[in-house]
Amino acid sequence: MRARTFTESGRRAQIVTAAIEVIAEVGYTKASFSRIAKHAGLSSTGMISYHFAGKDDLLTACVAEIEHVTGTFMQPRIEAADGHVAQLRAYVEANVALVGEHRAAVRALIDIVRNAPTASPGVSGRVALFEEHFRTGQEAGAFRPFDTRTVAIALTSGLDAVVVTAAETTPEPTDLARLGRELADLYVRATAPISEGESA
Amino acid sequence: MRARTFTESGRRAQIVTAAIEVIAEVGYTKASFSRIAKHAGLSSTGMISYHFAGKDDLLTACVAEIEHVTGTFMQPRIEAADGHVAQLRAYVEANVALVGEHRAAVRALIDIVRNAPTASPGVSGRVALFEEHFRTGQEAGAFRPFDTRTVAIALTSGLDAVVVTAAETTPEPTDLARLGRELADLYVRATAPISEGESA
Amino acid sequence: MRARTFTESGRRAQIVTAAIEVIAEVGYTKASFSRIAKHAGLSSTGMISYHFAGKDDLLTACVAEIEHVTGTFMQPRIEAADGHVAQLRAYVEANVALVGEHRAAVRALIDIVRNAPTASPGVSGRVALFEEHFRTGQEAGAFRPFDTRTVAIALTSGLDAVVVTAAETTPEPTDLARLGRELADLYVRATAPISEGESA
Amino acid sequence: MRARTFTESGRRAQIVTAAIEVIAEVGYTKASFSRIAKHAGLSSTGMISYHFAGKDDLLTACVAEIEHVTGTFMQPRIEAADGHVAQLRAYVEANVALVGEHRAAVRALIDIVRNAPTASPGVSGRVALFEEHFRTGQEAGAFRPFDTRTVAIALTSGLDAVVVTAAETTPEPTDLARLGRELADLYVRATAPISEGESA
DNA sequence: AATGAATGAGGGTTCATTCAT
DNA sequence: CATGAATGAACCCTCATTCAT
Repeated sequence: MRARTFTESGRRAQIVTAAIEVIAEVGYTKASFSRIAKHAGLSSTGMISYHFAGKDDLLTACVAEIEHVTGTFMQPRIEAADGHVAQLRAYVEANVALVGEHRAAVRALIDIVRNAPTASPGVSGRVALFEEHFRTGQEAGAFRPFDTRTVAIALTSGLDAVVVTAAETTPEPTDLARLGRELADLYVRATAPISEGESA
Repeated sequence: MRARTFTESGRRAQIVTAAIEVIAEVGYTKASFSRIAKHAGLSSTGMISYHFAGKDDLLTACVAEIEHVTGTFMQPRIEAADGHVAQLRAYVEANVALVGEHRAAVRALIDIVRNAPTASPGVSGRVALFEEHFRTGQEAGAFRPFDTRTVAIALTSGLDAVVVTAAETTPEPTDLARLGRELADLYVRATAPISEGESA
Repeated sequence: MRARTFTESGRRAQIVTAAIEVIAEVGYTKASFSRIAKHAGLSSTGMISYHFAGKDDLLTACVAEIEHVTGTFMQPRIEAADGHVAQLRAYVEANVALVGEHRAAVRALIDIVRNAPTASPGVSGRVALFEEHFRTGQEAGAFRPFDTRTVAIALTSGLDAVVVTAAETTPEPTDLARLGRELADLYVRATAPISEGESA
Repeated sequence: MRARTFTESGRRAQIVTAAIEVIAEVGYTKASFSRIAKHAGLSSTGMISYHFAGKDDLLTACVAEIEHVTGTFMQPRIEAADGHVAQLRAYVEANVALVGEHRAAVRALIDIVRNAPTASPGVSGRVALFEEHFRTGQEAGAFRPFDTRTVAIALTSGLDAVVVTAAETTPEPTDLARLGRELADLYVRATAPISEGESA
């Protein structure tokens, strides 16, 4: 009786992987059990139902897997950055760079976030994360005053759009790096403190 | 063979209106012919198939109608603004204000853009519009240098997200005005020329 | 725009008839849409879903149809009887005679009553009907004192069992008449007032 | 090759017990292997298929177990009664009293009898038992003349219905005793010999 | 021009059973 | 003995589309 990893048995992992790829390809809505089963080399959809309680369960497992993968990639890069502005920049650049490493995962997650917000609690969590980061950054003088919620929504969503666009092809790492820098610049400037010579 | 307006016959207009409302309510994915027919007070889905070549055709008609309605609202406000920065601001504020006037249209369009990009050529048109505006603005010194395409994607998508969030409730016009100003500020700052004291 | 009967369109009636026959043959549990469609000569189960909101709806329509048919047969016979005892006898005899006229309907209804009490409100209604009949009959001195609910349950259920057994074959009318008389005797004696010479 | 008891191995007994409880709760139709396995604390339905040749086999084992349990309870009480009438009364009262002792078994058996008569040969055996009892009782002058088969069907089925109704709750022993007496009275009167003053 | 019945594919899910381990 | 993954059929239901009227 061995311990189960978060992906549990090999079949589960296999199905989750297939599901993520299918969602990335055709979108969450059209990611039917049939398609996923076919992509996973399974003979019937019953197999999926056998390993997962339902479509929601599979979806949750996909989100967990994606968040694990992306977290592993992004976490150290963000923590390596020092200060609110640098961390904002690190987050954006890491997220864009992610496209080069886990293209399917990134596309799938964004599609899920947009179309099945119910099943991905980590999503609204990301907006909340940005909000909190902006709030403490404002107190520290790293960001100008603004409505943290509105800005959090706009910037996370803009980030998603850029990422999804990039993920439509298989861009070179150097292109992704440039893209990340470009977007980080945009966000840093958008939230920068008001300079001395500027009128409020 | 008389000329057809974009809404064509009365029946078509009725169906398009119903479709927009249904898409706004339940999303593009779940907006089936049945639901649309029921919402339009039609007794059968055959009616819809009779007037539209297929789901794509209906969708295209919806997009056209929405773009007509939103264009009528936004166009004069944008044209009233003078200069690249002011027009950017006007666009953002007008788009947010639109929520108070045509909530269903706004929600429906964004849902279509996200989930059926093929059927809405006008959408990528919007990104192109932003790009072109940024490019000429950069030449005029109104905007700093940046990758126009990336920024266009990020900002239009961020705008959509804010609008869609606002459209989830029925906010007061004053709240929408404040929201529009907040977002316009964000975008203007994000694209502002590099100030004198700033290092490139 | 003609008025709809309780069976509505011809197709609906056809499906209801087929459903009743299938339920009578294989039981409510195994009466799947496939089987019903096949029995009705329909090419797909979608046809049934098109005419009925769901399985419950079809079931309700079946029960309504059966109750209409059986009511038409039994009602006049019961009303023709005079007095509580005679009416009890008339009910039992009419119900048994029903087997000769509407065999499938009788079998189907009893199976539904036993297995899907939810969808047949008229069922518990029958027990209540017996109860009420016994109560007023007791007040009139036609029946001895007893627990009306218990007796109502026992006698209706016993009646069902006899009917269902009879409906397993296609008995002659004379046999049914004898069977009905036999059962009516049983029930009349079971509920008869206490005679003078009898100890309470 | 040792002799097997009717419950055979421990696993079999465990599964049979679980099956009886599940059938009692959700009915024979919905008593799937999954549900039974879950109720028995088994991790897979394969376990059931391993110990039983099929669903019918399991069902047969359940019926055997139930009949053993109920027989143990009822047999001595019936044998303690003297004479045909007293034994009829004893049977009815013991059967009703059974609800207080083996509620699940009683509910399960009746559900099986109604929905899967093929798999429970002991059931038609009960009707035959009543028939035989009535026949010999009639010869002894304990019962009036009547069609033994019809009466046997009606009374056993009525008994089942009362029992099942009682088993829907957990009634007090005194209530069950009263219920049993009530029903026994009904049946004794229904079958009583024709009194002197009565016209045939 | 309009209707609404009919179609057939596909959706997710549950089921009893089998089989290699 | 026991396991649990795998199977394939059947379940009800929704879908966009077609077609005779």
